Amino acid sequence: MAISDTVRTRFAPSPTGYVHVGGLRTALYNYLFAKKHGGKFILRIEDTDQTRLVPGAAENIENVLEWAGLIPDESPRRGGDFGPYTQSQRLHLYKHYCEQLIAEKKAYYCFSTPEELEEVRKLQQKQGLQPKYNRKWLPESMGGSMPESKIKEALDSGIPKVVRMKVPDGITIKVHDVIRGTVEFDSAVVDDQVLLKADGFPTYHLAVVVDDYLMKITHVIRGEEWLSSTPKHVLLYEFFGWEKPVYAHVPLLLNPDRTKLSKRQGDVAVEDYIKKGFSRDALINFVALLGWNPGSGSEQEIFTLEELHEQFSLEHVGKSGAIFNLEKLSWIEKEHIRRKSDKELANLIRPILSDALKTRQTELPIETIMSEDYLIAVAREMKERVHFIHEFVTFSSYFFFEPETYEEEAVKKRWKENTNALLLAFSAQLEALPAFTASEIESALKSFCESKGIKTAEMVHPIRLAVSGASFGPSLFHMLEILGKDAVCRRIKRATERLKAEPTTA
RNA sequence: GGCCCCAUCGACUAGUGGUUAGGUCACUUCCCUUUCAAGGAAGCGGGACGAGUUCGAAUCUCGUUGGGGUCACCA
Repeated sequence: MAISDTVRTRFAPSPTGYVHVGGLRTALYNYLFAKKHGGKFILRIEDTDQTRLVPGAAENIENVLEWAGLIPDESPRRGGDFGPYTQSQRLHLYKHYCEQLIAEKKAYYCFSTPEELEEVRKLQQKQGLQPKYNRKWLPESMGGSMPESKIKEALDSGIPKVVRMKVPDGITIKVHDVIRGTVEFDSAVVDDQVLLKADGFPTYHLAVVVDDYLMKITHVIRGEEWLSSTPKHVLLYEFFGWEKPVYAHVPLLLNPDRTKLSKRQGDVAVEDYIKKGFSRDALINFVALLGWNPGSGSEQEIFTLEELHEQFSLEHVGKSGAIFNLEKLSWIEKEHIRRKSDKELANLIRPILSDALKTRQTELPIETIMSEDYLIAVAREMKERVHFIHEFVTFSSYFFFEPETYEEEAVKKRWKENTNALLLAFSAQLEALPAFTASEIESALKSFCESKGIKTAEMVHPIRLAVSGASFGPSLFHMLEILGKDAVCRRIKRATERLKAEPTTA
């Protein structure tokens, strides 16, 4: 295991559609491990199943990785010295190595039809046996019962054939895994796996070994579902006489009922979470923590990608599956928002607002609400109250749009007989304020309430309702300052008109 | 079913023979507060079970149970 070269890891998905969040985590761990050791992170597309190809899926995978900030050093799009990085473009290589195996009597041709194999399998299952290839076509020269002449005959006739690896009998295959230790398999439980399919494409097992070798992959970090087929891969490395990579099988991501995370029980595609408004920072942070922790002494929960680089280590990856918990993800999202500067947030809000303005009219000057100063002010007031960036525009829409409705319950509770009159009277005082700042507004309200002999709460709540339509939100006086005198007075007037008929319940 | 993996609060986890078993999310209560948050304080709640090793086990061993993965010309 003397790996003297630089660390090279890879993410090797098949292009069958979306990117699974479990896949994102696998990609992340590979990326982090490579970066941590000054190595390279490679993306390889495993499109050896012609029947499952989804157009555009490979492109999509690379887009999602880029969205996540996990930029591969080598990939189909970016190229590299070990390409091509798409397996369907490497068919000649698999064929070449397969022929080598046949010549060395480590693999053999098999002409059994899929129907025939299915029948054998059924029979074995009926008898309570492990379904396995019956070695019908294993040549006599390799310890089987098929005469060489028959094989030659079949070969010459051109009937469809596959190539199978010959698993040695009676040996123990050891898989060394940095997460799980040494796992042993009896070769009797390993099937003579098909290496090359009838259509000339390799199976995963051949392709992964050949490519990992040729691409000089040093560490194979992948999902636990691969652990039980790893002995096949180990055997192939031994057949070829190649140095094996270091294996690390990471635990699975689970549904709330502890079954493997699946589409049925919620969203599994990274794209789904992007659509919901989750940021790359939060998703990466969350997924990193599902199965990994910074180790004893550290209680850090919020990480940037850069911090993960520095701290990641395979030693702190756990062994048991982890449930994908939306609540914690949401909390992490919120924490990441809080850690951003107001200016950063302003720049994130602007496109969302711009989008909203396409379908919604605003009574405020567009130059004002789209300005950096305005958005920074909104960000400052709202950053501790939102869970998603888009909530700056939806949750606190009153910063950008006049309220159309007023919370019914709150109006019932806060609107009294004299509320409209008081509001109008105070509004007139606001008009006259020389400086429309939070502190000026606050002292104006205090003295106003004193002069009227009422509690400030009797004004504070109605004003908030009149201006925002909501019973909750940021500091009232700061909110008013941001909105500006014109908008505030206009909205107060509008509210008194609209809520005129309501005071009976008070 | 065979083989393999796994097992600490509801969830994510720290812990590697001696700890009052710690933290975070969620939940509850209190404080702060014009609201909502945020913040502060507290609470709730845990080593699947049974043996063994040991002066001493969440930590080591074995068994049981439970969960998961895998048994394709899919990855």
